[in-house]
Amino acid sequence: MPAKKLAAKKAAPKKTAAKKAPQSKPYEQGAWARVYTRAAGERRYWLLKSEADVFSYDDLVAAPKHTTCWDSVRNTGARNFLRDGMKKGDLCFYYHSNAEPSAIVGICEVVKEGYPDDTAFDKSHPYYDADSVPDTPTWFMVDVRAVSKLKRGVTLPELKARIDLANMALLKVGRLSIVPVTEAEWDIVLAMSEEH
DNA sequence: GCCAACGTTGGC
DNA sequence: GCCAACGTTGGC
Repeated sequence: MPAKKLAAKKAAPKKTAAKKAPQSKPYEQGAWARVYTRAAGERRYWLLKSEADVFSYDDLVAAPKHTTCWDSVRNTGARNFLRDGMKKGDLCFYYHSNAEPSAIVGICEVVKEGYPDDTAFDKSHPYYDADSVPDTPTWFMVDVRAVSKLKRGVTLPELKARIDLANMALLKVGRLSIVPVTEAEWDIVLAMSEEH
């Protein structure tokens, strides 16, 4: 599913009683612990997935100020990255999923850090979530701005063929719509986009 | 269109 | 708290 801007594919999940919004952070001891700590001023890297026919990199470039809110994420792992991991100035690869071929096509920058995703408060929105209320929001988003399009897209098969990218989160955890990227991985992919 | 991976839900 | 059923992502 697109991390974002889903037109109206499915009905909002029906919830009954109001549960407390989960705000615990067990992941800080988990596999992703490293992405939540950083040295002062350190820049971190991420990868955002979007289906090209839902919201492509060109759509981002065409948006006002080349900026959009990355809304509609409804997965707790991705939410944790949005709420607690991503900081202003971090850079993100823009990945077109479900494409032929799927590929990393551009770079964007976090320009606003995690804040409540108000699509979850909107009863008419396909991703409305009754459990998420303004006082204790469950879901978060960031704002990202287009930085540059890669000279050429770097496709999923190319990424998978690289031994030095074998541990890339994109390749190891398929379904997460937002994944961390290490600095080494970032540099490798950028170099690949410069080839040919 | 199929299905692997995996998160969420709900019965017990 | 276990776990089966179900839903979603996204590659193939």
